[in-house]
Amino acid sequence: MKTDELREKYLAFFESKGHSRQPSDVLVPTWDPSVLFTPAGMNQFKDHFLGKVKLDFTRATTCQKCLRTGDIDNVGRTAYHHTFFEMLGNFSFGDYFKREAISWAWEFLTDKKWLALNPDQLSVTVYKDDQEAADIWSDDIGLPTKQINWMDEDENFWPASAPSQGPDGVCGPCSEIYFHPEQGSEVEIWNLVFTQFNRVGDPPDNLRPLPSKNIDTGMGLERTVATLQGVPTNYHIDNLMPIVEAAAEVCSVKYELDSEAGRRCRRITDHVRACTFAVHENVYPGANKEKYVVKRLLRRAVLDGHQLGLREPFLHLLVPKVVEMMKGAYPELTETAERVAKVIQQEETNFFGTIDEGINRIERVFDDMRAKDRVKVEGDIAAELYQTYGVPPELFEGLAAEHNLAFDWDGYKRAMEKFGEISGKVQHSVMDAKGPVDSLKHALHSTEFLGYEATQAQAVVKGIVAGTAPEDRLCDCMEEQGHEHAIRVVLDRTPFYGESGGQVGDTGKLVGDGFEFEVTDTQKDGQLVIHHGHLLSGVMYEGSAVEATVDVERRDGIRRAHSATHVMHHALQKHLGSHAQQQGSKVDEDWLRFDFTNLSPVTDEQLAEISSDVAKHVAAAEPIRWETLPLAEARSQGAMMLFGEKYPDPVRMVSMGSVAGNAFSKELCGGTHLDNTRDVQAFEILSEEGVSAGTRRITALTGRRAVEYSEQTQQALNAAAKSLACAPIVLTSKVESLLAKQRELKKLLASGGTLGEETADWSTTVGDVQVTAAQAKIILAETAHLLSVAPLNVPDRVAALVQEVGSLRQRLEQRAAAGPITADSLLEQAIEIGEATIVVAEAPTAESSLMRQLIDQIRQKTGSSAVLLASSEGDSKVTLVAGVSKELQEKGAHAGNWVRPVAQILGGGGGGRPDMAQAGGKQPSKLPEALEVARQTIAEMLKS
RNA sequence: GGGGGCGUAGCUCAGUUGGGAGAGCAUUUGGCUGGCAGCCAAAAGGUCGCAGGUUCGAACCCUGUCGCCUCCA
Repeated sequence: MKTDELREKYLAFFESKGHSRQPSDVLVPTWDPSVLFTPAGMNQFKDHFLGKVKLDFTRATTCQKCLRTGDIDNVGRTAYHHTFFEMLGNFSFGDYFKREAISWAWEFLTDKKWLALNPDQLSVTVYKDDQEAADIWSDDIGLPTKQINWMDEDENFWPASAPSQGPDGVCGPCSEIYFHPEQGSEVEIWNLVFTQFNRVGDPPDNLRPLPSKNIDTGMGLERTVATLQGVPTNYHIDNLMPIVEAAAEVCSVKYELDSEAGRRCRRITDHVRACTFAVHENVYPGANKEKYVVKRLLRRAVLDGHQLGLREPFLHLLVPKVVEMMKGAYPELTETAERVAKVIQQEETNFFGTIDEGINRIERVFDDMRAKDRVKVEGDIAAELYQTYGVPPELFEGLAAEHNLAFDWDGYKRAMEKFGEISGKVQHSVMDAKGPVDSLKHALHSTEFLGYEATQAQAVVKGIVAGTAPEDRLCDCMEEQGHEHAIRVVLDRTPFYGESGGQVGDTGKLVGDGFEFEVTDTQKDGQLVIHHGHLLSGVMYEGSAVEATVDVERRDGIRRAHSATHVMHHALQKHLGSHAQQQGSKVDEDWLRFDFTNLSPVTDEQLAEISSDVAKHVAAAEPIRWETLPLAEARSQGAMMLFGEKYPDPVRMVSMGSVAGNAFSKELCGGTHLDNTRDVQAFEILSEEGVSAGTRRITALTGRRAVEYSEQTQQALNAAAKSLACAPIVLTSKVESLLAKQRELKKLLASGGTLGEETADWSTTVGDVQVTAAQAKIILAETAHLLSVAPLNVPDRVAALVQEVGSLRQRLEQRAAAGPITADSLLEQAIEIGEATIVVAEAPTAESSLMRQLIDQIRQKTGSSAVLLASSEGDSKVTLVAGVSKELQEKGAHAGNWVRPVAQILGGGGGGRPDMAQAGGKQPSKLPEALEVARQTIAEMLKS
């Protein structure tokens, strides 16, 4: 029987028994904070079991896609382990119970119409105290007692061992059904869970009957198919084998059941299937939580391929095969197949980029350990590797295991913790110590926040805290001014926004009778708003009435930045894809920083499009509204929910867009916003950079700061263009040719060439061509990239470059004027000592590399030679280069030793190898004397 | 916000205490071979990311900076 057939038959069977066929829940249930991935079929019915939701049906059946990582190490090694798998199940919510559950299970398994399994090949287990289930099996079904086995609570209770060890809550016995194939060992194919108790406290008498009893069953699809098809492992069933074979083909290995390569192919099969489904649901490989799981699975599979000899991305090639095999049950996969493959390929490429470095390091570590006879991989090495190359420790552990080495997890964790401290982890201060703020919290519970509507309000001082923890304390009054540390003030109500949701706290003033307090920052502690600042004048008492006034100008800047953040978030998703979700943000006065998911750097073109998209929304002057509504309703309206965020209920939803029901942006957000997008005024992206794997960061400006930045950009562009005497629009190409010219001249100078015809055209082009602000940005960015400098440093760099090219040309002209230096002209000054040709001469204006070339030429022209050339530059620098042919080296000459005493006369030093040495000095005036010493020295050397 | 790593020929990377910038693959040319594959020989190809500094001398040491990778928060 085919996999697709069994899935369909199961669902159809239970439909015929009055069950509602429900679709598989998502693999990554963002609605359920208690799990990262759906671990079992019952997950989507948690609320049904607990009676928390209104029941549209009391019987349901599903085929649920699941992912578990608990047995990840066994995947591929055993016949039945997966990370990703499908689970068939039927559920009763206070409807039928044991009798029906058992007899239907039996009917489905044995009836000719359904699976038609031989009853003699089946056996069951029951919980030791569950006489009821045992009776049903033997009396109703007629199963011989030898096919019924009694098991303990650690085997046949859910949760395992719950009666004696807990946890408290809903639990119950279960009954498992085993299949005994003709050959091979028994396989558990179905688990029937009878949730009938509520556990309260420890035994005895701690299991109270539930008024409403439930059924929760699970049949592993893959393993049941495997038994039906009589194959030795789940991976050989009809809808997995083709993937296994495709994996083998991609890896260019022959697939075998028992080979190492075979295990790797099965592991690749499992992991690529898991990754395909996860990425399909927009969970990209990343640094934490479920993203990290995906990354680990993916990298593990890639590592398997790597171990099989692959050196470039291959996993993504298997995605079409996965989709082909799974689309029967999950047709939606076809829609995203292309994107999924691309994402996987990206991450693969990333990993291959660092894997060789990482593996090299690991191999060296292993070699080292073998040399030192150690058997345990040290944790700090693993930590270092993880931090540098992103090699997951689990992978390291796996590799170590292959070399029969242990892995020091404790050491690893210690090293990571230590690293955390180094990289500036917040010191976990005395959180549990009862500070003055805690007593305030206890007394006041919360501060009423008025800041959405007002920036000024009357309030009463409820608490004054001075000093720093743990020596801080509550004060009745405050008269000291100019505190070193900020004083904290709590009011009963306030228009000040306390830092949260990435938005910085407000600043402003608290003015009361005879005193003035400056608020420099506002923080939140629970529901309490805390104003940090200093007393400027007078005396402030607890109980004083104050007028609290927020710095409106600053607040407006923050509002501009925050609203712009939402608009940009929308633009990012539009241009990069729906995966470009917020990972974190910081909103300050006309300044924002936004981290989001994206695997590769955002191109300049994309940034320009995003920028202009934001500008369009600003120009369109669209209204911004907010409302408070139940979380569920916000969700159904399509508000953007971020994973890992804890939302209160009800929530505040901020919508932007011209038509009420058709907002382009709906985000759950507690921040302060503009009333209309037009008030953003201006928007400029400052930078785009990587912050961690798969996460990019954009920094941007709004309002006046954006305008200023735009002006600076224009000015920088104009200034740079001016020093090149060109139109701004051609700056990039001008700089390109200027760089080429610089290179050309440097080469000429080094090779002894002469200044030829000018190739670059520096004549002025029309300077009046207008460039738009957007163009100016792009031109400047491109030029900055060319020069490897920050955009605003372009003018300085260009000016310096122009100057350098000028001076290079000048030096070439000087050399041309001095006349050419050739090997032949130098040889005319040669003297003979024995067989050897000795040249000691000045080579004015020649660079060291040119002198080396001349020496080489002389060496080629004469048999054995020793040459020492000198050139001076200005009146404070001399360069010497000496070369000695091989024959003379054998006779005792050494270029390094030759050049050293010469350089000392010139006030410098030098050295080098026997055949070639370089030196220099600072006193060109002593050159004649030095050259004389050079002649003597070489003569001495050759004499001995 | 902080930590680590990388940037050298078109590609993958070497470059030992600072002293003439290298290898393999790819490219071009020539040769061997009936042709291809292959082999042999030669050539071309580098602002050693960028800029300062230390030094007589920097790919190498120091500082800053640009870009990429990676981890922590």
